[in-house]
Amino acid sequence: MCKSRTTVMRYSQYFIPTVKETPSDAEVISHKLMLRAGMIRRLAAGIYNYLPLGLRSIRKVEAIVREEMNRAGAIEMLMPAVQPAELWKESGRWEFYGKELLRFKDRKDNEFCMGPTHEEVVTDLIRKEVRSYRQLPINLYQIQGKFRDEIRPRFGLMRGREFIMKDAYSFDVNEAGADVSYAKMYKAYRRIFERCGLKFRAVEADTGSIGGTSSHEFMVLADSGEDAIVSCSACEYAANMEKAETRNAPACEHADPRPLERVTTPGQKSVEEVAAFLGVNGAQVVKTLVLLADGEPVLALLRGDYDLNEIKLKNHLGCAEIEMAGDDVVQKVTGAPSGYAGPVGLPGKVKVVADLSLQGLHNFVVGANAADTHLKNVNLERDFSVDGFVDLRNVVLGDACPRCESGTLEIWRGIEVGHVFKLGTKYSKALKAGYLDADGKEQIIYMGCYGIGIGRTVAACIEQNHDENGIIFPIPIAPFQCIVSALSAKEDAVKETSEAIYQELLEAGIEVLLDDRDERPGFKFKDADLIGIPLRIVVGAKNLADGRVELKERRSGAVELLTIAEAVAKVKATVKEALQA
RNA sequence: CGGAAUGUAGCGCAGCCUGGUAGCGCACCUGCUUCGGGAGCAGGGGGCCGGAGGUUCGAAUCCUCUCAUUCCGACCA
Repeated sequence: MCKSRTTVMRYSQYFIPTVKETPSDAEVISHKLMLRAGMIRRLAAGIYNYLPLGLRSIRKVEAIVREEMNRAGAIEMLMPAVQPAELWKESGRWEFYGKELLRFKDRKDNEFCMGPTHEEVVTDLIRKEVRSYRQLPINLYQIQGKFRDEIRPRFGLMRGREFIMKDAYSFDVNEAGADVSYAKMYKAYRRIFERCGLKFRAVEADTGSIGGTSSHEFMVLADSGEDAIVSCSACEYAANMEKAETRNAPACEHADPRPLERVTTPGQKSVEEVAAFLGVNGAQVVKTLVLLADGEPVLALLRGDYDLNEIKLKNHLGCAEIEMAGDDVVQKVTGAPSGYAGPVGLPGKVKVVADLSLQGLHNFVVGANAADTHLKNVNLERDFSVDGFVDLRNVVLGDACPRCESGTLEIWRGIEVGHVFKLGTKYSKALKAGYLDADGKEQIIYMGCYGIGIGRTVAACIEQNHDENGIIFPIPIAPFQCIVSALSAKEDAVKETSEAIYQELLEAGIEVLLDDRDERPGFKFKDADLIGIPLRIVVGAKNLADGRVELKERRSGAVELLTIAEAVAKVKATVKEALQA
């Protein structure tokens, strides 16, 4: 047994700076507990030190990820964090990616960025090295630090700017091959998150700035999750809110169009205010949102009780950036202050896109493009026309499932811990990554990419596994599997016995932390609970007089008085069982 | 980027309005007692009051600028 190894597993020699008080800037439970348990410390906004305990859990997740990636045939490598701008310009993302991409120059004034992801780098590598179909398929991955200059980092490791990510990239000769690679990764991801002991769902997702043709997100279910996810009550359909669709039932009313009416609505701007003022419900008010799509004004029409899904609009328009227009633009486009925009009698030519829910809607209310004025009994075609009907809204609880007849949609909160994409040829085309097929003909490579947030997975795990006393780690990703608390560490019998148990567990390959500190029992118990070690053996003078020690399970709180041999055997058995993959 | 707030000991905060000796709790150090769920008493160390400029006899406190952080919104694997 290596001496140095045993030394650092003594609490008195180790570094676990726990704190009793909750730091004021932590909001979500995982952030609070990771700070309190001495797992992480903040260095700058969204940038953290990983302290020994936190690092151990991260390494556990990494190890599981490695095993499953290797099992799925992926090959580990390591790419640089700093990337040259020219590659990003070649793929077109230097312009597209936005401020999230941290850019800087070297001493020679050449442009670089901190890599937020590595499609460009890996594709560049492959295009230089792969010539023949015989070299494909291949799937390369790395576990590496990334940087994204998030607008608003928060929640500790959940949304940091610097973070550890596993990213894998598959290269295939054609789409069918890419589908196989994708399916392998999907399956590996399920195994990874199952082994981490997480409750999760795989959902259909938008491809965002990574691009590509289709994707799934792996979402850990947690009320504190930043993402809304949608699932069907009856079938397997699950998607994130950005992507989720519904079967839009046509509005059933066949009301005759009533004459258009202009009404004064002083100070009534929001849908709620207008609806209440006019005595109609929100569904009868159509809201007109003025947006800027790559700087061009666009009007989006939605039923008042629905929310705009900007991703859907962005995808429909095929633009890079979309944002709500400021008051000055609203004034210019509609001729009225914001709050009174409408599609009828617009002063100039502007693109108008309507949500599907407007089809078949009659006699609704819209802004009149004049201050303090709305129009009642507005009807499509008669009063205005649109440039198309598109699904533009977020689904709501109870909407009809788009895939089956009977189901309705349910909404959950989730934390995105993994994301798999079919990229198609987006990057291989842009960077000209091709190969020669069996006929000697030039072909383009089909790609996929697959990410897992390592730190985020640990944080998500804590969101799902904690109580009022602290973290409750599942054994597979616990920083230590067992803690031996030597109460009254000064007494020889206690000291010797706890040492013996510690050594025996170490030799059995158990990751054990010996709490040999000269502290009061309550203090040690509180720390042990806080840092979430799944199993605890307490060696105290009283029980030891009967030749017994106490074995306590962190999660259930179940306590057993056992002989030393029994306790050791039980710890071994419990850990072994938990690690069975 | 829009709105709001906060920077005072390692952490959590008071003091600021009404300018005049920089304080409390936790943590830390020493001693004694205590010892199965974050002990008690006594003593002690630790501060350029985020930074720069200004007003004033005198600024943690008032004014201006700046930097940082946090919250709400928008945005985002």
